Amino acid sequence: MTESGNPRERYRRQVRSEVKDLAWQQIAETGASGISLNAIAKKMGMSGPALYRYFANRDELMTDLIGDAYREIADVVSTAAAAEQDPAVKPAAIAHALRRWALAQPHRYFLVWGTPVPGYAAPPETVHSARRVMTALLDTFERLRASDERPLDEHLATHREWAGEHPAPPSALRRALTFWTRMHGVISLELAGQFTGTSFDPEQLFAEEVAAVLRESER
Amino acid sequence: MTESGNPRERYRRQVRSEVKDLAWQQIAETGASGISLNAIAKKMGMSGPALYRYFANRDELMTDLIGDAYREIADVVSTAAAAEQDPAVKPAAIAHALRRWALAQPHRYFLVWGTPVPGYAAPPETVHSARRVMTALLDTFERLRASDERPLDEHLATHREWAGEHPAPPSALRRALTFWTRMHGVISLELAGQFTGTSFDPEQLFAEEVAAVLRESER
DNA sequence: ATGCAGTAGTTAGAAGTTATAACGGTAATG
DNA sequence: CATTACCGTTATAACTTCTAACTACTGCAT
Repeated sequence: MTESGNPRERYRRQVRSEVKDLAWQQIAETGASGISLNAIAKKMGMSGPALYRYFANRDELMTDLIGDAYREIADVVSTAAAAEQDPAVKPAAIAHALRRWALAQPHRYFLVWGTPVPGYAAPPETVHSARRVMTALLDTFERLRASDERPLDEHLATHREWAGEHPAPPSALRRALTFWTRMHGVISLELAGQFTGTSFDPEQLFAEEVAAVLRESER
Repeated sequence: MTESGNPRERYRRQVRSEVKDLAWQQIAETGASGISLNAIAKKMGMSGPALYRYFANRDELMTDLIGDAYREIADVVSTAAAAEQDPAVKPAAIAHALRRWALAQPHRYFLVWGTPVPGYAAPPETVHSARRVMTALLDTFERLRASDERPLDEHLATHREWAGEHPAPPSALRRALTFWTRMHGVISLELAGQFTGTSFDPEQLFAEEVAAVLRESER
């Protein structure tokens, strides 16, 4: 499906993808703010303004990168969820898949869930990826009965439109949400290097957090 | 103590502080990457290169800002901890004080615990502020007996050099750590706008997370 | 095959940015 | 009072994004 279209369009897609590859490379070196259309163009053997035939401006490139990264996250989460059969193990499978991906692609992770950069953030199709992630989590916790009710459940019972038409009970919404925020808490601090200078293993901290959410479900 | 020194030094400090004020202002508008020494100089009524008498380069300014922000965080946390007497309420007091500050100063928060920007991050005195935060948390959880032991405790028992000479037991280290990562998980996603488009109240999610850590301590 | 339209690339240039260099004036100090 | 250290200035180099104007190629229809 990605190779349809006349040769011109195909070439166009090819160039765009090459630009994005180089952009990721540059992001890895200098961070998102250090990305330069000009430098990318030079590396591709053409003059600066040529790239403006492919991306209206820097922001459009960034937006595209964010969209791609978010799609990758959604893929990682949903394939991890699909791969694990045992409902009780699914959360851990998802969590570790996400962390593994994040450690391998820290910049992609931060582009999606890190500090928002004014100008380039939240492309429209992003909501679709976000929903895919949330759906995977809701599917997962829907199958695990909550070990108890929490005050938050009541609130979520009447504020659940973000879950779409998903039939998961409030307690599952709650655990999906806290599962997300807890994973993010550890992963983002780890990626940001906030644990450097400490000797403990972030993975063990992460595992404890996963276990903590699991404890909120019946076993 | 901040007003010591000869008039020259005082003037110098005054200018530096004015530069930083304008820098924060600019960060609030255009984000950390959009900060410009040139623009700041113009706003102060002087020519661009003049500022280089006060900051060697952009990175040094950024580094200074990060250091200040981290100090503010440490202040917020430790004063909140000192203000609340009841040990059982202290964690909540700290948490809500931190969240309140973060909501009021999102850019400062992100500069400290957000996406690391290659070049300007982790000034040396930052470790001091980090330790102040950690100490406040350890003091807090040291006074609350853990409701049970977790596998992570064992690991932390032998990897606790980041806690300095603090006498808190491993279970307190564990709760301090997860308290931090959980607060950060909710706060950073909220500040990043990841909850926009949802109608639930982030504060209630945050409160639930605080309660969750409290549940890991005896009441 | 011919001709036309759309696309892709080029250079030139405006308006920014960081940062250095070289030069003046000023202010505190010996 | 003279010297030294500091502060601010302009000029410049090397970047950046992005627009404008022009050229050349490619593919399609007649």
